[in-house]
Amino acid sequence: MDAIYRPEVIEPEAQQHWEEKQAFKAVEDTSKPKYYCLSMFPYPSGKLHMGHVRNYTIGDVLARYHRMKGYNVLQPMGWDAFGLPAENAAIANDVAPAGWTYSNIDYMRKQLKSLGLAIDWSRELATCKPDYYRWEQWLFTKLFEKGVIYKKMATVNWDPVDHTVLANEQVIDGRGWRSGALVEKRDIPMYFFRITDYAEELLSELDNLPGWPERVKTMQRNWIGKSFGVEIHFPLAERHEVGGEVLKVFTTRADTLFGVTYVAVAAEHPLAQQAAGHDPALAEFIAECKQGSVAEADMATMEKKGMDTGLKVYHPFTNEPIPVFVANYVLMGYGEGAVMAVPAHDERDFAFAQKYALPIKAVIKPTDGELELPLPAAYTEHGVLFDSGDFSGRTSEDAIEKIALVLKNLGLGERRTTFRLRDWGISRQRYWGCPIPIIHCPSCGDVPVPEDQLPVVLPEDVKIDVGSPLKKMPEWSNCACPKCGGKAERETDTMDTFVESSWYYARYACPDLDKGMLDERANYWLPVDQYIGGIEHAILHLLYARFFHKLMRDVGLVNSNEPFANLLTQGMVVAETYYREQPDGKKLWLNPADVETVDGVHLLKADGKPVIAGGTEKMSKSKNNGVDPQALIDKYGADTARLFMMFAAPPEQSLEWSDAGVEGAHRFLKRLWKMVYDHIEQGAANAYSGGELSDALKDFRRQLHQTIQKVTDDIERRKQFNTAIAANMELMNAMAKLEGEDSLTRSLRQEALEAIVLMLAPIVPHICRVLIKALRPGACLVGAAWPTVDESALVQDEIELVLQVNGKLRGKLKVAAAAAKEAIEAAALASPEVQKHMEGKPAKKVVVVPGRLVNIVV
RNA sequence: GCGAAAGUGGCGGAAUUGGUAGACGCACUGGAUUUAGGUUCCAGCGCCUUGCGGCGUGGGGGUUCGAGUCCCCCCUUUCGCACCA
Repeated sequence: MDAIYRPEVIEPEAQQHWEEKQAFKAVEDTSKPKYYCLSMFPYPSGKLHMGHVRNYTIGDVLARYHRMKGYNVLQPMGWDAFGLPAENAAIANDVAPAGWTYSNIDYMRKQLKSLGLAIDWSRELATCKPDYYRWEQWLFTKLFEKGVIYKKMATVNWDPVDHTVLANEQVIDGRGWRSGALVEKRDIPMYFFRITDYAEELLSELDNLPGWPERVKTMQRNWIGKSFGVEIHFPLAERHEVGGEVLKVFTTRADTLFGVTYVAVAAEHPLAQQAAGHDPALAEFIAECKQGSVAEADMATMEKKGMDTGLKVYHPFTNEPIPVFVANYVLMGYGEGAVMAVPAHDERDFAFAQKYALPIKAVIKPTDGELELPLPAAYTEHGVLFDSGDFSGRTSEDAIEKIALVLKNLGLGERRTTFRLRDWGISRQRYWGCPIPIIHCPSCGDVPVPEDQLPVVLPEDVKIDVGSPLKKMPEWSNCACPKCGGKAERETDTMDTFVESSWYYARYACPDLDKGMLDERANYWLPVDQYIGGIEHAILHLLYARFFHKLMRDVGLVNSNEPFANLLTQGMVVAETYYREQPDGKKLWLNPADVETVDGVHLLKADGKPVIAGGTEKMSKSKNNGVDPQALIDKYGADTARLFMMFAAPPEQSLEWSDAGVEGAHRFLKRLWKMVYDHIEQGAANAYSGGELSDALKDFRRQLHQTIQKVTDDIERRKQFNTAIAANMELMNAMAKLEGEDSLTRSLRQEALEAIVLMLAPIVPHICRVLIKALRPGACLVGAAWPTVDESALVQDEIELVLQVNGKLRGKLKVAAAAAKEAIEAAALASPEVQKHMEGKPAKKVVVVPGRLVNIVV
């Protein structure tokens, strides 16, 4: 064994060894429990960022730990290779998206390999390859035939100058990012997955996912948004007749029905369109509503505007006329595209009514009090009805039931359950994506591409400018109708990249299968036992993948209900930002790697002049605060990078980048190396296997086995690696204080060092591979077992209790582990520290918490 | 705007079930080693106080023998909002 720790030598050696031995190749084996460990696959953006390093290290620690525990482990890797950035890069650098993507994959694969991940690379896949997406297209055609996929109009962001559809991300302050033109809403036909058909199951199955973080489940529940309410019909004619025209609205607060003072409809609502026909001002307002992006955050924060249509609807009970407004905050895509407004009991309606001087009519008051009138703000709680005809005096809950019942009898409404969740539109007017396998035939309509004509291959040799090249390639889009053989055209839209990422986890089980999408191997490996990825995916990706799993189940491809048994949502990697004000007032962002801090002053290394700290933020290009993991790996090695990432914060929290912290991690590895080296230099030793121990050695051995117990629990149950590392550091500190070179002491040192090296092996595998070989000649890290706890070493005869007087710490007390409560109480009262702070007063109460403390109340 | 989290020393964080707040590490200070720098090792390190002791987990209130942890209100920050991935 070398005296000096040289990561630059041992890491490539270890990686080469693992690759040659195919050490992490996963083979289906029913004799062992399986463990499928999956980290979210990366988008091949160019090079790895710190978030990737963190994500894949967490996964690797869990994969390697379970391997040591005897599981048959699968840890695969692949590429989420379709997407918008490739098209942007293509325009910027005049290269084809495919070439750009493949070269990024090659570079990033090399980077991933330098991290020493225990990955089965033989299962690697890329979603942009036809052998992957052909099965997505195949499933699409099956689902289209089943009716799970359908076509309808949907609203998109339209750039009127570039004549392209914009992603929400490409709309900045209501303008197209390239053209700067004001964005408009435009309706175009799109394909949709009927995810709402699965809303109920997606909601209820969350209860069967104990391995998911509560907060993710809560977010998904709220996103699905099941609500119980009432559909209410407002007649358009004063004397309503059964079957007459009505305006339908949905509300969860039918109890406030008598407080309705107006109704509001979306700009696209037929009533609004009808009214605009003979009102130019209204037509202009409706046109204005068409401006701006379709993003909900924008819609919800914009100024609420409306205009009276002059039309009236009639209250279903009182028959009073109610004005119909067009409002920019009512969305056609939601429910009926119309809402009833109750200013007295809804904050948004209250603000709107004040702005347009509409009446505010209170009809709900608190159960145990009166309302302050006139209302200073909307009263949104449930309560008791008043001024509500026959329903006055009823509670909100009761009134909702009764009102629904009466409405039903009148034929003007009924109870309804709705979901906030909308169907998933997957059409994208982009090039770099999976082609939608539909052929448009003038006589047969939308015809799915027959199985024997799949895949519909995306041409890779293209020139990109504004808009998708597919729309300008008749040689690609012109084809024969599979049904009638007549002239037809291919769909030129591609699929949302979320579709590819919704089933890749299953394809890893059988990436080589060319006769189908999945085979029985998928049922061997699924569900994924541990899924790891960023918290930003808590809703969309995870919901779509859950949905897709159920779709695959319902066509017989998999036999489980949920794709991911356990989920770990990793926090972001953040770093300090630094900037300088430019003469034009703009900020010039400077990379933290180029800034040094001396006595609390931040200086640019290049010129030694100060820069301004802009706060800690997520590593990003825009703030130039990304730290390249490659520089870190080149300087210190992968083990230091891995250790720092795992030690600096628990995985679910955000992780703050720190140069000094990296130094500390590296120092620790050098210390570990030296400890093993110094021990081995003293000659071979066998791990402790019995014999009488002094109190000091007994204490040390107890600490060793307590540490094994804690680290096992930290990794397996708590998934908190920072405390697992800290416990090993504490054990090493204790060992450094252990003196003596007698064989008993040395045998304990041997036992402890072996355990420490094995416990750290999942985190820092390269160094531990060398150290375990040094400690146990002939040993091999791959296949080494996780250390076990010797229960007999944990036994303790005497324990220390904390003494409190009135809840304040006043002293400590050593008692026999088996001491009776009464004896502890007596000993505590007799202790001089306690006596002093009781000041002669009698004890009112004595609380004894076994094994913990005694609290004396005076 | 809506939904979900987070807030503890100079810094990252620990405290797992309501029971010793600050483990472990970084930074800093002092000492040893070294020609020096670096490295390594040892010791100290929440705030106030000479001391006894007091105060202290974003702010305010509450429950409890006992609250970082539970409850109510407020503030700040972060993530998501359906075409970024």
